[in-house]
Amino acid sequence: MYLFNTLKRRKEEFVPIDENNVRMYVCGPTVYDRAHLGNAKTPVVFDVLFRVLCNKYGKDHVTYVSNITDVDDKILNKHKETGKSIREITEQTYQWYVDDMAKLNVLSPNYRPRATEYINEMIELVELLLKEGHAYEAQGHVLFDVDSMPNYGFLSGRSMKEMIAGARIEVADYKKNPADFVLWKPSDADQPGWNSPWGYGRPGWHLECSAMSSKLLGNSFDIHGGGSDLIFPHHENECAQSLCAHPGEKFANYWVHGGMLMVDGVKMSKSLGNFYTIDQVLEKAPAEALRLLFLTTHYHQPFNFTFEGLEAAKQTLDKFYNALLRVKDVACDSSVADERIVNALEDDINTPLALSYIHDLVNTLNKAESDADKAKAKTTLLKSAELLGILWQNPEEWFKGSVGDEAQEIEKLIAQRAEAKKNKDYALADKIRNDLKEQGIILEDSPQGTTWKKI
RNA sequence: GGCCGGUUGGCAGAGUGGCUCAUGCAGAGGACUGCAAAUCCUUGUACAUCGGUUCAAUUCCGGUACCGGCCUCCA
Repeated sequence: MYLFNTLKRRKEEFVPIDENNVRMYVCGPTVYDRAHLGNAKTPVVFDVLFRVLCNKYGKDHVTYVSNITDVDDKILNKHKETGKSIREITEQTYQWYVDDMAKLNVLSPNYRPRATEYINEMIELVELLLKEGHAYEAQGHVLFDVDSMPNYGFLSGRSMKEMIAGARIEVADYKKNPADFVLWKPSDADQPGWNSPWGYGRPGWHLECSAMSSKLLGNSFDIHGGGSDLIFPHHENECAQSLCAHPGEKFANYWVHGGMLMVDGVKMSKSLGNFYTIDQVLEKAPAEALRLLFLTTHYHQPFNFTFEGLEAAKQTLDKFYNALLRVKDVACDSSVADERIVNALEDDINTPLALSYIHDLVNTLNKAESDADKAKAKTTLLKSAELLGILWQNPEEWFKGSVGDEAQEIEKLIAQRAEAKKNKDYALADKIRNDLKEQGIILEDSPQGTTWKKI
């Protein structure tokens, strides 16, 4: 198995520390508002990696942690804007997020820790950094001292000189070095906070991931993931904290970063009017189409979202489910996932290549004649698709799912049309078909009779 | 200004030092069908640009142009 490791800036063979417990940590969202498309892409990508790891090492030998940031100034701002309590905001947003993930068929990680439940661990980490001489107190803050870490910047490939040249860092006068970042900051009495050796306050953003990953995965683990925008400063600073607090440990061996999501070729942002939340998009297309769409581009590349692409993904799924619909009564056999697909996914999660083989498997299934061939092709397809987290739905529900009481009426019209066809009254038969088409119902004749689908 | 990444056929998007070939959509032709739909078969079109390395480069190296990301909160 191979992964592109940001640390080395190249693809390298993945060798876990312990094959019996492969450990992965992926940065999750800050829960202050509905999750947007970018918040959806990263978990889908790492969900595929999680599935591939489970397939290779065994489900019980993989531990996947993805956090929820529920203490952050953005949440505080939301509270000021809306007047809703912090708790109300984070609980509601958390629920939205979990629901969105479920719709996208993202498997639950083994742990979804919330930052506020690990405050003690964070305080301990800060104490450790102070003790080791990597942090200092200033005006109620505790700051990480980047000068105490000679190779600070090694993950993102930045030198201190460059970062100062950037000159966009807000320089508080209590900082020894402009690049020093906050580990702990004071809170006003009406702000969320916890008592600490440095007074009432709250953790800095980078601290939580270091604390939670150590607690749940140990001080050295295998994979740390996230969007590429997190490389600096978030992951750089996590590295700094964790490595300085735990000398001799490796923190994460493989850093895996997904490309940014764009909309119509440019970065998604509210000011450009091309900002979409997950639920907004799911009003226009099934969640599975969005999931498939994410997988059509290699995760490491920037991903360009368009509604045309979403529609195309939906049509691709129609094709796939069409093939499955024909064999809905064929039982699965003992076939396993296609080796080509396993290999493609184990080669740095090459989902576009894997999908090309899915097309090939669908083609094979469509051409299968004997029941044994059908069973084999169907099973191979489904097992392979499971690694990608697609094709989990019942094909009939895929095509008819959103149709409720009308089903009986449709069946009645189909019977009428069959009668008309029998009498060679094609004008009436075509009228029935066209009327249904206008309602979004497509009829398909086959030697076995007529079936219908909702577009 | 610094640091990354990209540029493949009408579109989306893999991959490779030489081979018949990604794949999908769209297009063209055909089979099937009362006509369709679905499905199957056949088919055209490509590797930004300029140099270098090489027997051979879309693929490796260097320059140029263009595009995008990060350097501030961000998945």
